[in-house]
Amino acid sequence: NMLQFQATNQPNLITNMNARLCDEELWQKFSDVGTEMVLTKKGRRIFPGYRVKFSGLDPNALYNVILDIVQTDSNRYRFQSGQWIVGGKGEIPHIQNHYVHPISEVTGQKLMEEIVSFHKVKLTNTTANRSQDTIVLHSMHRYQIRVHLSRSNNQHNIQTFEFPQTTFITVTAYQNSELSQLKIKNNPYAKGFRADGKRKNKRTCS
Amino acid sequence: NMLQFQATNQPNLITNMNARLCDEELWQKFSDVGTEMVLTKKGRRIFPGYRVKFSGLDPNALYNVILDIVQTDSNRYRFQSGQWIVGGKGEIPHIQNHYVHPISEVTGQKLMEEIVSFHKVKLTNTTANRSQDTIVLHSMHRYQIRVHLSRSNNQHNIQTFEFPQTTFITVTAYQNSELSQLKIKNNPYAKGFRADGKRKNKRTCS
DNA sequence: GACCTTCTCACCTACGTGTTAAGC
DNA sequence: TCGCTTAACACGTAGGTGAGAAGG
Repeated sequence: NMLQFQATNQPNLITNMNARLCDEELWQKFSDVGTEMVLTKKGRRIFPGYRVKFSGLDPNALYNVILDIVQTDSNRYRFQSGQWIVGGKGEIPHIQNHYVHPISEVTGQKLMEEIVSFHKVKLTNTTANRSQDTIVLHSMHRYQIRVHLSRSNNQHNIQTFEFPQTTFITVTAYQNSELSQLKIKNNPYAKGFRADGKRKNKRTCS
Repeated sequence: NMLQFQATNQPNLITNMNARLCDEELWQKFSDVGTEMVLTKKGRRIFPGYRVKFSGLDPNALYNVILDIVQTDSNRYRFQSGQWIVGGKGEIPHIQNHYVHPISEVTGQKLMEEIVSFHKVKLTNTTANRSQDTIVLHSMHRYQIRVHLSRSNNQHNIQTFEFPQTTFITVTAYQNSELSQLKIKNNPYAKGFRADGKRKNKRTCS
């Protein structure tokens, strides 16, 4: 649980190892507005979905695929007057901040044939939930998603990839309405909140 | 696609390799009545669920896990006067009658830690659907489910397991009402048909 | 007519959404 | 009061049931 991943130079010139972020344009749209991810007790999915395509691997080698989420700085943030501003000193990172993709122990051959999806990863703000799929983060902090490829037989040979579009700030309720509208527009599960929706029994101020 | 699995002596005394059928009692209940499995165009799940726990494997070896469904005889069957009777000569078996579990290429260590579930397997009576999850069977024939463990590096080293409780006859609509009631009672997805159900708009003879 | 197959249906399970109101 | 968190909720997606009527 005390695994620490050290970002290495990328791409790896010796092996031509590379990773491509899927739905890059969508991630960029969110990033432009200021991505927020919701934390809940039971865990909330990442949206947009984090999916990666690998290339340039050794077809015969065995790989582990690991996702982790690290703080970009030591600040706490606050949404004020339509902007995210530093709001104090950040908390100490949680330990349970990484996820081993179940495809792990996979040959480079098979890995390169697939789009590796992390849709099962869930974000929470409580340590009570010890599920393997759950990553514990602090609310109102800024994070960067990373993905690591390690040789199964050599824990020290780790290749790290990070995409700046996948930076986000954690919240328990959306702060920026422009951001939440972007989620509603793009997430199929939020279709009920779209303008043309037929939502009944909308609770009004009583 | 022309894979043929030859049932070998079991259990394998050299390695102590073994497989246990989960929900054995439930399978037995169905078997006692006469298990039927529905075939549909899009594919129908197996119920009860076919789940297996392996033991006695080589922790370091790599295994493939394969399920197949083979005819128990060369007869066609018919349900008549509350009984299944031989009703003619059987069809020639289909080729697409096996399913490679996605866990395959897995170490014995990891495999033994898991209950291997085949809930994704679907049964159909049409060859039009070429999904990897779909097994093509003939309706009104009698079948036996089998599960095979093969060393990834040695296709000839195959261990086969079969449980007599998992024999069934294929149908397109249930023939034995005692059997369908057992399905309704035990399958959560059929809860709407239970006696205490609140089913509205039940279609009646018009 | 008898037998088997196909399609649609109401009804489930299971769970992913942002909102809202209440809680702290 | 203010800022943030929590739980309930309506509304989706996605897809697994057997019954019943219609088709062949």
